[in-house]
Amino acid sequence: MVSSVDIAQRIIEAVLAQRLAPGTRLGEQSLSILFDCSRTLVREALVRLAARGIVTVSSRRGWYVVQPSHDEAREAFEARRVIETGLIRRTQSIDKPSLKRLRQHLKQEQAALKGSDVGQRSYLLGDFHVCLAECLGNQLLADTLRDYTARTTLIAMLYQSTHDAVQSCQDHVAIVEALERGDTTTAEQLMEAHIGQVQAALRLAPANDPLAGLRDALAPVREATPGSGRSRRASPPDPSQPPPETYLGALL
Amino acid sequence: MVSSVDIAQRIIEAVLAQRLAPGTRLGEQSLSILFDCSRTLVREALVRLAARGIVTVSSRRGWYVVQPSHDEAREAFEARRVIETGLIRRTQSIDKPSLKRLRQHLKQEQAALKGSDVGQRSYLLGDFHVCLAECLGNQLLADTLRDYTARTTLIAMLYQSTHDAVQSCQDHVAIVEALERGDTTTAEQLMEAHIGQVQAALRLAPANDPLAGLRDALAPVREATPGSGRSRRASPPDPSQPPPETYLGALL
DNA sequence: TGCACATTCGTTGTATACAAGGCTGATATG
DNA sequence: CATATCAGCCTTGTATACAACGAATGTGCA
Repeated sequence: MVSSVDIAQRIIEAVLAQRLAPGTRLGEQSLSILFDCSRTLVREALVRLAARGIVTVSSRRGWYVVQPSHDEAREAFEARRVIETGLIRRTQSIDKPSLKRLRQHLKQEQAALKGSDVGQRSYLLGDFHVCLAECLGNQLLADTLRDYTARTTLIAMLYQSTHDAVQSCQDHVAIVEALERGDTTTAEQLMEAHIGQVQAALRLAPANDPLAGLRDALAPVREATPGSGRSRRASPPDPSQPPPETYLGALL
Repeated sequence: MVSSVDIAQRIIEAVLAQRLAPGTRLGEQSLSILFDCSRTLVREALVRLAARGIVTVSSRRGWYVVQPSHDEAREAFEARRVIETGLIRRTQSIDKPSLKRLRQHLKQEQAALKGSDVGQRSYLLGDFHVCLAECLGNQLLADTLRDYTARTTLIAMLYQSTHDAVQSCQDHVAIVEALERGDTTTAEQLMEAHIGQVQAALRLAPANDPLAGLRDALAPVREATPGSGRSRRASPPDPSQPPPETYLGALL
């Protein structure tokens, strides 16, 4: 029997893999059918996720994947900077098993970059940061960071990040290398720069143009760079136009 | 009608005010009677709190206020150090309304120190850190910090902290003063030292003596310092001996 | 045609009924 | 007397029924 923890985890994973767009409606009944359980369990899972800032409920309208505002986006990135650079800064050294795990993770990232599974790619790139926090010996912060990472993933989807996955992976490699030779100062600077670049790749529309998102979404398609592999478009960030329910299929 | 958010908040506040000891059993039925609602709402509140790391559930046995292990205690303090010093470090300057709010808060702390309400005192001393995070412009981290503060409050109760409230308040004053004159470097150092002192005041029994807690709890009472005002004893930290249900009355 | 209003449908919100498992204490047995 | 077993009680776990509310749609009227 599926538990509410399972359901919550599946939803989180779907978010991290960019299979659930911000604003997606998560109907209790739909999910209960999808997971073949009662609404009770679904509801419990959604309440869990709400406490973690991944979904919100609009009274008697439905549950939705959060759509962080510009301000919330800024806070999320700042929060990640604080935690991740802080963790590295306080690190004396990193033990062998952890280093091995990190290197293993980097290999997975590189493999995913060669593959075509964009979701897997996104998931691994985000999970690196959680993984790193665990390796630096703080499970509590790692758990928090997982939620923040989900949040920034949603932000990246919402604000149509143009960030380059290859670059991200290279950044990760450089950070691990710095840690490996005990150069935490460099590692911290690299992490700071890395998060900064991810944030800078957002296309934050000016706040005084509420139609910017729609305008963007409805613009004539530009010729895609061959081999870029971006087949699925990001969802329109307009709150009044949530993506169709079909997205729920991504959970299974 | 009381909502599950209300119930969760009441429980959190009770923890922050040290009116709910770690290990306290939170029976669904007891709470539903206390709050005059169905078990459904109580359960939802408890699930919320579980997601925030304040309570845990033992299958078909009951819900309990968490009893962080030594390791978890260390992580919690490290997490707070990372976040709070990191936030200060990144602060350029602090605006007037925020400063006013902080000074207001310090006044409340000082008033509580003169009063006899130990719970209020504990609550305010912890809330200072949340308040500060909000003033430094990051609601997300402030929310996280609230949970961490609740956690460290529980840790302080569990490990019979000998920390001095007056000292704590003085630390807070010094931190705000440093921020006021724009000296974030000093503020950061002060915060680091402050958290360190709180942590150092814990009586962490050595891990190889599982009876240390019990031995401590059952030791003959020593003559209390007059005027110290500590009328209520901390609960025994032995997990097999949770405090009596009576504590629940503290919620109302 | 345009607009106010009522109705209907679909959704979440809450309570309750019942199932399933753990703990305690009584009891039987060596 | 010590110990294993079992029945009963109390707890959480899950499903379901119904209430309450919002949104959309259809309808009557000006």
